[in-house]
Order: sequence, then structure tokens, then C-alpha cells
Amino acid sequence: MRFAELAATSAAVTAVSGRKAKIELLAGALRTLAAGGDPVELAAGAAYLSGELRQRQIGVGYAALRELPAPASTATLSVRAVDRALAAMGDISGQGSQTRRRDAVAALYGAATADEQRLLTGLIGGELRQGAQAGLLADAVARAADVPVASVRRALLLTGDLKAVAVTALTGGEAALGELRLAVGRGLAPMLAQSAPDPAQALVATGVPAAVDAKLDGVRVQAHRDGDDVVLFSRSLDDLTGRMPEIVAAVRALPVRSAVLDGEVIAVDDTGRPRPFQETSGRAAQRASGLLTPYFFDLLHLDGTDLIDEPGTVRWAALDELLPDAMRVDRVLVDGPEVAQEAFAAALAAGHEGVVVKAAGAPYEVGRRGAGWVKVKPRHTLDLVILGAEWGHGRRRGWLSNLHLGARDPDGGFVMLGKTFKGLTDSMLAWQTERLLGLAVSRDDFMVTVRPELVVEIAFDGVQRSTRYPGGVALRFARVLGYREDKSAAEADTIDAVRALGTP
DNA sequence: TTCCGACAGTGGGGTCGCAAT
DNA sequence: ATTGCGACCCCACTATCGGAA
Repeated sequence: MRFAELAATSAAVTAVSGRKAKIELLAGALRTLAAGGDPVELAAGAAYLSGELRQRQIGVGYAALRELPAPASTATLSVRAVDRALAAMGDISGQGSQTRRRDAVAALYGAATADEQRLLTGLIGGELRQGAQAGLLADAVARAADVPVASVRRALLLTGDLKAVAVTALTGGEAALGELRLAVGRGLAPMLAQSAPDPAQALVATGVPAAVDAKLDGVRVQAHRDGDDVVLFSRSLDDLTGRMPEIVAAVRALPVRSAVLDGEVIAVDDTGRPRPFQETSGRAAQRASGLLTPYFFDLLHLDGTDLIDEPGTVRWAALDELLPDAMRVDRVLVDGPEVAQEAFAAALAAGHEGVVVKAAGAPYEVGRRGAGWVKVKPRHTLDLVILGAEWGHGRRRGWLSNLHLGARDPDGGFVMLGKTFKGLTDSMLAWQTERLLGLAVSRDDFMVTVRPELVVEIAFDGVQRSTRYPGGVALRFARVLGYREDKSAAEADTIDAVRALGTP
């Protein structure tokens, strides 16, 4: 198939707003890809249609695309040729690799038309933004292969591999698709949690009885054990096996033939207390041993039996039997809000991020942000001053979007603590654009700097160490709750108040 | 007709290793 | 020794569509 056809499809998908119309366009392109009879080309094409590359990484990012050759006038590239070129980039390493990658990028872009260059840039930069990703492409695969959507989605969640599912569905039909079930050694999309402001409201969502698990602030890990083989997957199903040898060893030592475990890996101090996320993150990026500790909270498979459709109580009992206490997340079974609140307080006192409340009867909803799991974290708020704002992109083009936030310095001036674009409705965006332009002291294509007068109430999860900001601290997950026009900048919270929250 | 679940978009903070400067 | 880049970790929130109720 010609790459230009995919570029045209992507442009058409971008141009229509309805999901059904997007799916129809994607299905048409998938049928053409399948008719070519080349599974590699089909896999690559399916990935491109969902905004991704077939390769997990190629060593080329947005910055490498700043200087590009003029586009070709005629379309000559095939999907297969593009895939080969990208795969070759990923294989480049060692001294001189940057130059060779730049040459490879130039060669590929020089052979691409303007439309094709646009698609390539979206794919390589990871920001295609055509209003369709893996979710809609799953529907399109079902349409193109004439199989039920539910079969495709189920296979996608249980294998975590859209490309493989597309190839299987389009070449083998529903029968082959049915063979794609949970397999030990192959990552499946982890279940996610909804949010609630407090344990009582979380319990309303889950019902009782429920478990209250400590929410550890680390890296999610899905561990697969098959005989002596152990494989670890991240939340995004990246392979972590080589990076966490101590976790591999711990799983290998379990008295079991095969198992799939879900849990969290964190750094702890000498007394077993959790260290800040930044430390866990740093240790997880190294390939050393003895830096991290695993805590598991679910069991999805045990010695040949899938447990994902079993209720929580059954899975938890099996987990308790398999693992020593020290390898399990703290869990309290509750039947009412008072006990849940106590468990929440205990988790915070132990140094954890919060809790996850889990319905005792709920299955493990693979890949879903299921109502059966509800997380609760404490929320801090501060009144901060807007120091400037960056122009938005996409649907926020023309609006000032990303706010620069400052805390008051008692010695005069303001200390920037981070930025946020979250929590803003369209009407807030419109209002703040006009208001901030009225306070502007300078502006360019990137941002507007303003007199520090407008106060906003900001919610955030915590304070973390920062080398980027002058105060040495930054807010974690900052979002706007509302403007405080009743407050002057002189009444805003101080940098001392922020530091008092504690920088671990 | 209204409600609600799923999806996509809009970006934030950080860490590391590696290659180039 | 320092810097820029790519790839990964953690993530909140709003708008929209389209099927469910």
C-alpha cells in the first residue's frame, strides 16, 4: 500500500468530527492494507492509523525534525518502505549515531510529499492528534474484519498489542481472535482506578464490603512467572525485566509454577518507610540490584487458572496464600465509612500516597478505569499569583492556556513554582485570555508576561524537589480550581508556606 | 429526551543513559 | 564536565460523541 493513502486517510479522519465517520475511514484503509497480504505492512499501517509507530522507539524525536528537506512533488513511498526506514533508524547506535540518524531522517523526508511529511511528523513526534487512537482503531478493525467489536477490544486488552490484534482479526477472523487470551509472559492492560475526594464517597461507588489498599507512590509492575522465567511489564506494557533484577528474583523465589501478579514497586528506607516518588523513579531507571521493593495487590493467574473474572475476595485469598505478608500491599477489609477513614489515615501515617478502595465482589477489569477501584488522595490548595501564560495549541489555539504560577516572596517579588493548564473550562480560557492581556507587560508568539496581580486557587498533590525552579520546589499535579479576584497578590500564599508542606 | 461511559486532547512534574559539545 | 535529547515514570481535567436509560 502507498504511504500517501494513509496520509490521505489521516487527513480525512482529522477533518471529520464524528467517531463513526472516523471509524469508517480507518476501516477502509485497513481493508486496503489487509488486501496487500503482507502482515508486517498491515501491522505498520495499523499502528500509523492509530497515531503510533510499529517500533517502540527509534531514537528520533521532535527535536530531530527541526530542519527538514523540501517535500517531494510526487508520492513514491510504500508503507513497507517507511517501516523499513524507521526500523533502520532504531538500529543505529554508538558514536556518530546522531549524524547517521539525521541523514536517515533527511533521506526519508526528502522522499515524502508534504502530506506524507505531515503524517511522519505526527507519528514520530507522537502528537498526530487526528481524534483517533487505539480505541477507535479497535472499532475500525472490527468493522474491517467484520467481527464483533467486543471480540477485538477483549483481545486488545488481554494482549496489549493493537498491531497483533489487527493482523489476527484481518487475516484469521473471529476464530483466530478468540485464541488471543491471557497468556503468561505477555502483558495485559492493567486495571485503573477512578477517583473520589474521600473514603466515604469512594465507598459509595464501590459498595460494601470493600478492601482499602494502601496506595504506594511508585512504579506499577505486572509480574509474569512461568517456570523459571520471569517477565516484568510497566503500566504501558514496556518491558522492565532487565531494569529490576531484585524484583525478578523475588518473583522467581515464589512457590508457584505460573502466576501473573499486579503490584507497585517502590524505594524504602532502612525502616521500611516509603521514599519519595522521585527516588523510586531514579532507582527504577538504573539497572542495579537491591534498590527497590515489590508490593503486590492482585493475582490474575495462578498455575494454569485465570482469575481475572473472579471476585476480589477470591483473588485476594489466593494472593494471601501465595505471598508472604512483606510482599503484599497493606489491605483492610471494611464495611463502612468509619473504618475506611481510619485505614486512609493509617496509610497516610505510614507515608503512603493515599488508598485505593476496591469492591470485594468486582472482577479485575482488564484495561478499564473500572468503578470497582476508587483511589483517594489528600488534596492541598494554595492561592498563587499568575506571572505569565503560554499560548495554547490545538483546540486551545488563540487562548492563553498554560499558566505560570508564583508564590509570594516575603522579601519581595514572586517565586515561580510550576505551570498548569488543567481545570480550565472554555469560558475560563476565554476570560483569562482577555484578563491577562490586560495585564501584559510583554508578549510574543510563545507567551505573555503579566503584572503579577491575578490570584488563582490551585489544587495539587504535593511538593517535590526541583532543579528547574528558583525556589528549589515544584508543585506535583497542579490544577486550577478558580480565580480569586477577591484577593490581591499581596494576600497570596508565600513560598515559606509551600516549603512548610515539606520537601522530602 | 437526558444521562453517562469511553475516548481523545491538552499539557504538567520528574528520572536516567547516551552522544555531542 | 556539561548540555540536549529521547524514552520512560507519575499524572488531572474538560469536551465530545453516541449508545444506554
